[in-house]
Amino acid sequence: MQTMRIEDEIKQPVFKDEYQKGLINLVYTAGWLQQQQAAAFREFDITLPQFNILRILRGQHPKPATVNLLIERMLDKTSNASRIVDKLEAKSFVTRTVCPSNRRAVDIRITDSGLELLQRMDASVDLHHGLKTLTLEEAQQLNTILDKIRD
Amino acid sequence: MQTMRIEDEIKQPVFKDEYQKGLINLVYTAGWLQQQQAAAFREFDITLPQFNILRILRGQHPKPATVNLLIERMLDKTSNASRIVDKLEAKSFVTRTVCPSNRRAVDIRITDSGLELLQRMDASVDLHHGLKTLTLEEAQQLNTILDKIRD
DNA sequence: TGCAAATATATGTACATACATTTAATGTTG
DNA sequence: CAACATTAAATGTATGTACATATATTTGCA
Repeated sequence: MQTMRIEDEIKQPVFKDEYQKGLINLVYTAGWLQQQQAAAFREFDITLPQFNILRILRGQHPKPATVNLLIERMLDKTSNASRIVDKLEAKSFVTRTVCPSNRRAVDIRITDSGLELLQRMDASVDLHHGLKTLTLEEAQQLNTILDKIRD
Repeated sequence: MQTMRIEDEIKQPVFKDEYQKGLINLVYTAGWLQQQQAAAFREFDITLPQFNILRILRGQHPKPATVNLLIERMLDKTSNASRIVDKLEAKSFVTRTVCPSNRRAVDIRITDSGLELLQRMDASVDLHHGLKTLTLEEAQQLNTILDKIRD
């Protein structure tokens, strides 16, 4: 398949300049990638934000994480970690206990069932890593440019 | 201010490779840009998807658009245009009338009030075009790489 | 013509986001 | 130590997303 330029994808042939085009292209491509990932997750009955939180908890395991720690590590800082943990708790992939040393905080831990889910997903998700069409040099250029955007 | 690498932003110092890092960086940066835009829109009491639909309608004006046309032109193809039009209609920025030549379809038109809103926003939104930290060459590289990702 | 398939939009439900507010526990300070 | 501020998490409300289904209209064709 040939490269589909962003102009064709959204049927708006004219952009004011390369910057406006880049902005729209970036948001569009990120959404496209997230949809690819969400589709891969569907068979595991889990969403992308839920998966991201599970991975953070696995990184901490066997230490617990608090909601604050999850928010710090999450890609989208403003999202509502508390309610995503609700869903994971309902599926028994995490546990919540009051933190003994600070009773305002909550210790969140991944369960064996959660660890087992991530193991099953590791094999599958790696296949869809999304940027496989790029050369290594292009991937490096991309990272440099993206970091610069957020200056 | 100095460049904040993605490793520092999300406090996960190790990525498997440049591809995994690029994927996370891309999603993170797109979300960051969208939040910047949403903040600029807040004072106008409008959301990003609502703004995007209004711009499409201005592009068609004075011809009407159907829901199908909006979906074709929208960045996120799967989103629910019908309900976003609901919100814009409630604010009197658009009108909905049954299409005379095809009574299944709905003619959606931007109102004078909607056009006036966009005019007020044009000045403000242009200031936050987001990629202004890049050189022209970097913006071009970015567009080339993003198009290639979606191959 | 009549009836099934296709089309255009709307609606239902579950989940997530964005922002403000609430509740409870802990710190601070006069 | 009591009053007030701060912190951690949860909750309320509006919006949007994702996917399935429903409703109405039009098209196609036997």
